[in-house]
Amino acid sequence: MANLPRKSPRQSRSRATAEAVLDAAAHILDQQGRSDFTTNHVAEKAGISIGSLYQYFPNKETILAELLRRDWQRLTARLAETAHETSDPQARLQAWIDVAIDHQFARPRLSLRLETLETTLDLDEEMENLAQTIVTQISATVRRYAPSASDRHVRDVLVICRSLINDAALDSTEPTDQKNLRERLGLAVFGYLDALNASAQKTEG
Amino acid sequence: MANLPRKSPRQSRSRATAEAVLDAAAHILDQQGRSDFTTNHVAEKAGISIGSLYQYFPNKETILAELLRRDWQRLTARLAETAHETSDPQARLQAWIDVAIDHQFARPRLSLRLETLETTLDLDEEMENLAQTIVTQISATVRRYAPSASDRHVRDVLVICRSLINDAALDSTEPTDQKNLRERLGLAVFGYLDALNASAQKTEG
Amino acid sequence: MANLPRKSPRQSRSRATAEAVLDAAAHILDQQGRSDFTTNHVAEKAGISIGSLYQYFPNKETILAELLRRDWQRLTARLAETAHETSDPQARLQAWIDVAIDHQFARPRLSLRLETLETTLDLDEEMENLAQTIVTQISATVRRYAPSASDRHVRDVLVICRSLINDAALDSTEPTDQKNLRERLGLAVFGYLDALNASAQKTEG
Amino acid sequence: MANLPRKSPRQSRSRATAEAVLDAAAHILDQQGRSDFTTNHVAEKAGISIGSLYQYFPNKETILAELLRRDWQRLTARLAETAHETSDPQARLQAWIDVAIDHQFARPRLSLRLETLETTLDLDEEMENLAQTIVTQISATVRRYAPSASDRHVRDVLVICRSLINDAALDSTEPTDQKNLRERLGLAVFGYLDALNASAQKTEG
DNA sequence: AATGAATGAGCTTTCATTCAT
DNA sequence: CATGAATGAAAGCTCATTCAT
Repeated sequence: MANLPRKSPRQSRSRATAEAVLDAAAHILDQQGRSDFTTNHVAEKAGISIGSLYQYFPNKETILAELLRRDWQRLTARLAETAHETSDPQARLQAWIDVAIDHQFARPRLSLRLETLETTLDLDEEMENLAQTIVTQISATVRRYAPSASDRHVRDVLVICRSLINDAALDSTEPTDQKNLRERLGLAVFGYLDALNASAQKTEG
Repeated sequence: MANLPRKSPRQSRSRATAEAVLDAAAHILDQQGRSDFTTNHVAEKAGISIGSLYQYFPNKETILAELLRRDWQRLTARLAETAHETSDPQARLQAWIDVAIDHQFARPRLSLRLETLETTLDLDEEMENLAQTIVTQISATVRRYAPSASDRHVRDVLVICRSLINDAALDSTEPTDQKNLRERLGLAVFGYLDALNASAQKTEG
Repeated sequence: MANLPRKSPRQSRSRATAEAVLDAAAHILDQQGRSDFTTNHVAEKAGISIGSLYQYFPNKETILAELLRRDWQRLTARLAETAHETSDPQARLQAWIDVAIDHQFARPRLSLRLETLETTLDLDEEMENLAQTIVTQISATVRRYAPSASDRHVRDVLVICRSLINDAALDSTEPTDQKNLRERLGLAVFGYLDALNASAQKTEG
Repeated sequence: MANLPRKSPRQSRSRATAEAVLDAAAHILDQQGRSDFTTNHVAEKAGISIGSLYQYFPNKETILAELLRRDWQRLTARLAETAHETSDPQARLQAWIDVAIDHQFARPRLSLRLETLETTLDLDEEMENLAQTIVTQISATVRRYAPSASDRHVRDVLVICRSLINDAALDSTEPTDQKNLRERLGLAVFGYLDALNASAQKTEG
């Protein structure tokens, strides 16, 4: 069963409360970590009663799932937009890298912690589709750069990006780090794909 | 304060008990996951009483920390040994990759789960040194292959390896995956370093 | 303090709302049971807001009490009517039995569940009178059949009827059960009273 | 799944604790009723911590189930014993009535409240057997008195006994009530069975 | 009046840790 | 030293009731 919020809050007061819960949840997860993420704690931080929290989210997992859903939505939306900027595969991949970095640095640890939860949470169809859409698009672009790339290779590229960005987010404080990170991600991604191209050529020849 | 076991178990019976606890802990963490990792559960699996467990480990965290320390010790020891096999930087890096893969596949989920804890746990000096020693050695070898590599670049290589291996450990079951993984790690590591070399040459020239 | 509805709903709209609440309450209690009987649930089923529900009923207990009162009113009214049909004590008692069976089978579990609450609920004077009136009438009729019957004996007869009817309501589904039940109630009631008559005669003689 | 206690407490301290829980539970259920029957309340009354309660009973229902099991065991054991006293069906039935009355008056409301729970609780095989055994035995004796009695008739007799005893237990305080009750139960049971015999004879003849 | 968002006491249950035996 | 019964803070969650709109 999918983790969906309890009621779609259409009225402004309701929406504000649900939003407050998610904000508080995101804040706690980013600043304090998973073990401090208790429903009472979240409600308190959101400035509402525990009962109100449960008006909008049937259980704790749903809050995390919604957080994850929104994080994904925000990222995939930006990735999709960015795709329009250029059709050159290398430029587009680089642009995507920039978006990913920027996304992560907005809430350094949040994304990291949400990622850990991905396996645990019971995500609904909507999210699967969300992921699938963007992954398909990325796959296509990667393959224009490295035609022999398999699904696994594409996944490797994504995994590498995620890990380097996460690692950077863990301790980086200065904004210059971002620029530095951008270059290193370029090395990692294009280094991997160039190597893949080279090895493919060797096999053919 | 660092997480050290309560008493250095010099007597053999004591040591055996502590070992049993760690074995049980490792087993539970690998097979059942973090949420089943309760002190009572560990004690039961270890075949001792909960009271005895607390004779050797002042608290739950210490068990995890010790597990992590052991995992590191085992890995670094093997890495150090492997270094003797060849002095050629590329061959040595490749050999290290093999060791890392082999290490992870022995207890696929354990390492993964311990890693998640690294940030939470309060590691002691000994561990820092352990890490430092091997990292220094790796750094040196990496720099023989890619002289312009900074500490950050070395770290990137390590992060990339870890993430790809972890990701593989998550769903791989067949042994053929290991061979496949080995190749892809090669692409990633040498791709990255080759790209680094290329960019360094451009800067110089 | 007795459990009275908050305001006597003279205006038709008000009365309709209160009726809706009671209908919903009866339905839930009969179909879903005590644990699903929550004020929010009742209000929802009644098609009104929880706030409105509390306009008519100061608390949950009052709803149950009113339900019980209505159930009694309906039953006693029918019993009183039935009394006119015949003056022969045996025929009248049998007719009453039929009414009681019919009453119960209309909402098999409702009466059963309300009964359990009788002890808990704080019933008002009105209800006591209601009960008293019909009980007096029943007593008189019983005593015409069995002159030596004490109040306790009359009560026994009532208790026996209730229990057999309730027990039947628990699992019976087929309408043939009703006819069967009618006969068995006859055995129980007249068997008891005949035995009482016999024992009285023995005492006298 | 059956409601079984968590560990069979063999050591004296453990057994005492488990026993204290059951005593407290019985007391609360008898004196205060179902809604005051909370695990915290029970633990407090038992003079132990809530944690200890859960060492012996995995959940609240189990406590109730165990209470019910013991109540049944006590009753069925006494009924079985009593059966040896005489083989005359009428005398034996009368003796059983005495036992049932005596059993109920020991804890007037407890049995009543446990009965209400019978349907809700998920009883195990052992209890079903227990019930079956005694019902079989009662059936046989009843049929020796009234050969034409069907299972339903036997059940009616049991239901009648239960209801009259329960009703008496609700408000009776004086011990003379018991003697009185005994007589009335005799009227009810033998009145019912005599009526049954009479009606059977009429059918035959 | 009607609404329904908000409340919070209180429920069941878990688990790291202590301490009498 | 070993044992395991006992502890109790704290978690997730429900629901009767209130009150601002």
